[in-house]
Amino acid sequence: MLDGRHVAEHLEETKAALRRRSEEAARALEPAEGLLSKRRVLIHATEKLQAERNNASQEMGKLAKGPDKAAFEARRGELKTLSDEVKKHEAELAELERAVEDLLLGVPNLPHPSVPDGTTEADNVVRRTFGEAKSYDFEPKPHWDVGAALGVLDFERAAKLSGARFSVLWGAGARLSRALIGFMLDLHTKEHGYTEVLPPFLVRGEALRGTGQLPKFEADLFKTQRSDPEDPSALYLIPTAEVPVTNLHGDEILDGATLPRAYTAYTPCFRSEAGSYGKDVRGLIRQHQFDKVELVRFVEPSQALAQLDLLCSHAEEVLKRLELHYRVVELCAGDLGFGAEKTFDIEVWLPSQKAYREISSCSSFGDYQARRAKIRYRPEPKAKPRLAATLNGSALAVGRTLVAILEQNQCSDGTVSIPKALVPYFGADNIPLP
RNA sequence: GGAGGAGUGGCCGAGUGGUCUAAGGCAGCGGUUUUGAAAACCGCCGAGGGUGCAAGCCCUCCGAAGGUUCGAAUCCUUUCUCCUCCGCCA
Repeated sequence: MLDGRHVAEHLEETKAALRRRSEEAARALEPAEGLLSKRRVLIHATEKLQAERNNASQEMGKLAKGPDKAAFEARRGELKTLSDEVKKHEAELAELERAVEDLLLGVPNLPHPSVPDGTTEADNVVRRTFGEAKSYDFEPKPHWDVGAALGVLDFERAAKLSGARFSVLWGAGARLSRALIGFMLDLHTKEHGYTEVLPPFLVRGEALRGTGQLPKFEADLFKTQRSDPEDPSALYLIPTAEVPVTNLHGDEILDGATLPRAYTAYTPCFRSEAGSYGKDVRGLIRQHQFDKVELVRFVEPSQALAQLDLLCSHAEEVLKRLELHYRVVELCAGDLGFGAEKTFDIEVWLPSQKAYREISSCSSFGDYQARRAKIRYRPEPKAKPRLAATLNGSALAVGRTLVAILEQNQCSDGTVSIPKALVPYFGADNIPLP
């Protein structure tokens, strides 16, 4: 969420920054100016009345103990009017605050000035590439064919259980998935200094509001239901570990000396993928449920961009160790996610599609999430609390990593070789034919 | 799922309608004293917001949201969390 005060004082500047995303984003801010100035006037009037009431109430305390009951009764009538006036103002102010909040919750983050201009994916900028596309002396198959031939990937039975966009991993496929999770978590905890977390997979709406998925993107989520369909305490399945892990420090004031804090979590992720019909209908790329190892960092705002480079390098390291060809793309302003101020996507090479596909997205949110979730830190022992900056990135999406291995490492005989770094986790150096 | 009990500042904890402007303690910070430390003593010590150059002043917050009242930490309603017991379960 943007800072209402900053918006009010720098309205044109803020609109210009939002316009880099889209006209629509800039328009979302239109009503802000009127609301915010009205709010200031109302706060003033309300507090004046409150102060008056407080003073009068104190005198009433004395009067109540005195002998003059008539004076007390007379004053009481007067104060009733004052009190009603206070309540009217408070109610009006509360309504206005809600309107401001609703408005600001629907406004995306400002793109960082360093983010390249552009409106679509096509305007994203390739920053670097690792390795190169292997050449094959045969036509590389898509992962669903490779996986089916090996007997490790089963979409038919998944459909029987749960419908489209689910998968069953069998045998070596399930083991490879587990090996990847273990490998990634070990790398981040033992070499990159992250603390491992295993959070809940169901969260309150409040947590999703903190990281920015709600109120705007409810349609992308799976919501649970107990006996009452209208139950406001219904829990949501997490769409990413970012949600529970970032909100871990919601409504807390962290000791500045403990920053940066770095957490890693493996979780399944659940996304309804509403509106994505027709995209990636085959294979493991776009699923309602998938596994992911996530990195989350809480940092001082001035460190955000440097920390984003660091986090991104941690995600890249997974692919380097797995010897998978990939590139890093910086998203243009128009392609940025709702709460992000700057994002690097890591895209892995899929030889069957002759294309790079997203396998990780690493973003800095500045204080956008922190303001929503009230994540603060105290720079010095006596200093005022400040909002922290939050960052996160996948490192990596497990299913897509499995896809990349099946595709990049497929051999002419139909087997798949396992990257060296993964052999200790997987227990073999290839997946043989059944 | 059922029956009870409890949520107060960083922590402990008093407070059952009127100087609560939330006692007291612990921890922390500054100071006096001391060769130094400890002890003792004195002071400071929550968050958010409004206003002001600033010092400051003002408002809100006692798990959360409503309500009663001239006035609510205190009374009422709803709700969340935790604890104990029962049931069920892994």
